[in-house]
Amino acid sequence: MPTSDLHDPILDWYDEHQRDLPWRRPEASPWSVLVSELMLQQTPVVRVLPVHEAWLERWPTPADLAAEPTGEAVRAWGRLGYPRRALRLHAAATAIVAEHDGEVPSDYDDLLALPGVGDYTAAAVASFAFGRRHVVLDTNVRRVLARVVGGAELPGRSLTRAERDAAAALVPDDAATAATWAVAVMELGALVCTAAGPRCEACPVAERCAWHLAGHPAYDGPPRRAQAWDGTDRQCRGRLMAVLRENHAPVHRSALDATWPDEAQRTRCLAGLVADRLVAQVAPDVYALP
DNA sequence: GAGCCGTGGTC
DNA sequence: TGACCAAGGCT
Repeated sequence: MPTSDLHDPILDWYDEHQRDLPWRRPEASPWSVLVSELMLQQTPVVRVLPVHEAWLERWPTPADLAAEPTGEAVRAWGRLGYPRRALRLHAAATAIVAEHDGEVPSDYDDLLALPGVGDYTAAAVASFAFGRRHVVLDTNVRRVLARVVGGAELPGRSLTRAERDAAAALVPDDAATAATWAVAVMELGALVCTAAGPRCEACPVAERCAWHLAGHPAYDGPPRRAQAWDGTDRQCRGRLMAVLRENHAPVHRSALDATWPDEAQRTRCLAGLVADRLVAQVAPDVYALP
């Protein structure tokens, strides 16, 4: 199948159905795009929107954030989850000031070197903020291509070389078009070609989709184990972090003890948070955000 | 490469 | 109701 057959329908669909998101507007700075990408890692758009707006209002440039203690970034992160991302974003801002004169770099390798920026985020920022041509492969794109090209309901657990090659072969030659293509396929995955309950009747390429044409065969790959939650260290760490976020003054250990019944686990998690630099011990039995 | 890292919404 | 999942990265 000529891969270009997919371009026009998806680009036209995006032109008509794209969401108006702050980091997509013409006036959005590369910093705004970078902040959005860190926040959107494993976190839905609707929860990111208010935090992103407040973040850019408070820290309009990387230098503004780098000038603050890391704990302020962790507090402003709020309940987005995975608070180490706040630490990484602060560290990225510091590196941007130190190594790039305060300007978010446009080069993929420079972006990849920043804390919290992996292959996806580097490609996304280079593409969305600077119009560069890259293979932007996130979970949405992987799912869309698995269905349209691969005829499978869901992609495999790990990204394969063949999968990356297939995605690369679909990227339009022109850089500006490639950048729009990247965001368009992601948007299609987010709004139509969703993991559960895809709306094939609204899909611009349903009649070219291998999975749709095959009658929606069910996923038959290796089982995807569900994340445990109740009683895990992650839940315990979340409780501890919530207390420290809510208190602007340092808190005594007794206030933390009340949040989790298992003392051994609680102590271990607190030590882990300190080791991760998400929590600072400011005195014996007294803790605060760093 | 598998395991770990938060949080809250959805069907 | 609860399992699944949401623009990943790091070790």
